[in-house]
Amino acid sequence: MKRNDLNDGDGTALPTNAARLGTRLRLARQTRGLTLKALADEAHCSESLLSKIENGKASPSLPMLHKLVKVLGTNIGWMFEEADGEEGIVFRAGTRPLISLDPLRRGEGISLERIIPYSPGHLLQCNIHHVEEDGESAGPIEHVGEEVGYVIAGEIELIVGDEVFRLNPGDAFVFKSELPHHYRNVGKGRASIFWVNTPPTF
Amino acid sequence: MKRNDLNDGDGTALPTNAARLGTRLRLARQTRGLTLKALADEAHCSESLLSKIENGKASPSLPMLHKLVKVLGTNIGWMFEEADGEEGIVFRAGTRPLISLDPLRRGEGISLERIIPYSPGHLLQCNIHHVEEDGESAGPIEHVGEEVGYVIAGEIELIVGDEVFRLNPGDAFVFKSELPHHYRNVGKGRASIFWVNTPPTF
DNA sequence: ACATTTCATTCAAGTCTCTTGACAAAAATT
DNA sequence: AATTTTTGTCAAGAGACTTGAATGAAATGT
Repeated sequence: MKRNDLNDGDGTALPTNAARLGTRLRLARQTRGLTLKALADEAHCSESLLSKIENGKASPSLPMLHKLVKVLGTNIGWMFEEADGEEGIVFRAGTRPLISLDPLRRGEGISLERIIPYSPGHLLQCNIHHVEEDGESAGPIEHVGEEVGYVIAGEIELIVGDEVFRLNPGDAFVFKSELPHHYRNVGKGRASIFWVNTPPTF
Repeated sequence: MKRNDLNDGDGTALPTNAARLGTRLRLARQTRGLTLKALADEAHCSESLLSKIENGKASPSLPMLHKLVKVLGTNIGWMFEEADGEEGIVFRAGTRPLISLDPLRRGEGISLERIIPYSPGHLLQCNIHHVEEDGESAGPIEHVGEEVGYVIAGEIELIVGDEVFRLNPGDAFVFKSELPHHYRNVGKGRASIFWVNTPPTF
């Protein structure tokens, strides 16, 4: 017997769950700017498999899924978190998930503290960027939208377009995402930036 | 002579303008979901040329540019419209305009520190809300969109829908703007909240 | 006028990303 | 234990974009 889609025992197709997981994985990957190959290499599996998983044509084994979320800097729970209304409003300091950008080639010494948990339907993205001493975001990225941020602590250098700014705690910035931008920690110790932007992938 | 980038007469590279135009063209194309080939077919030119233009490795002739914007449904002017970037990117602590809400009957003991200056075309609104001891925002407002905030200092009570939260520095929140919401300072001294929301109008 | 340079533009070949189908091996089901 | 499912790999392929060499037309210099 040949099938194009997963189903349960009694013949009813259930692309729903597999597809949903796949979609989330894809979004998580894309948000981090990874290609299938890049993720496959990090997670030690084949591109092919990832492609199938993301398209709901296969569902990862638990060990596999574990490797994936690890590389993506998420946790398995997140992938299944229900997206409906009853999501949290308040997220306490110290209880928010951290994802490290280091292994992902999107920046060195940078970790993101998720303020808005992953879930489709949000109009905003929001993270606290923690930048270790000498940490630096990877090459400029351009996408559609707008960004706004507030320096909570530390001293950072922000490059937007061809302008360079040195920012201290309390300073804020706004710019269109289509301007190439990146930043680096130029002070002593860790720097933190509260960062909000309109959705990266659209 | 071989070059990778455009330059002017005296040898200084000027990727800036060409690159900016390229970026806008790419954005316009992608926004419309066109591939290089699709656009090339419509505009009767080669994919190759488009690729180079978008990457700032060539700059279109005027007739060419005209064909492109025509297919893309824009006008040449838009391609060169100065990035609203000229309105400032960084806003230093202590230099930002303050607006008191009291005379507006929008709250007592509250003043807003504008991070994003008012100007149409912004996708985000952003202010720091300074709330004096015992200050309180006026009755719940509802609009369309989403809000996210971060408590910089002080202790506040946030009421969203029928839920009440007590927030301390470092805590963050997110909610849909259509939920009725307001807040009050419940600590000693002034409280400050970094607050971002999608524009209330539209 | 003529030679030279510059640069938009094309064609063809190459690269990169992702998808698909056939198969092996492991796991689950009967 | 035998059979069916299904993860996972490999290799081939399709699509989107990039790059380099070649062309030709305009601008520049002599």
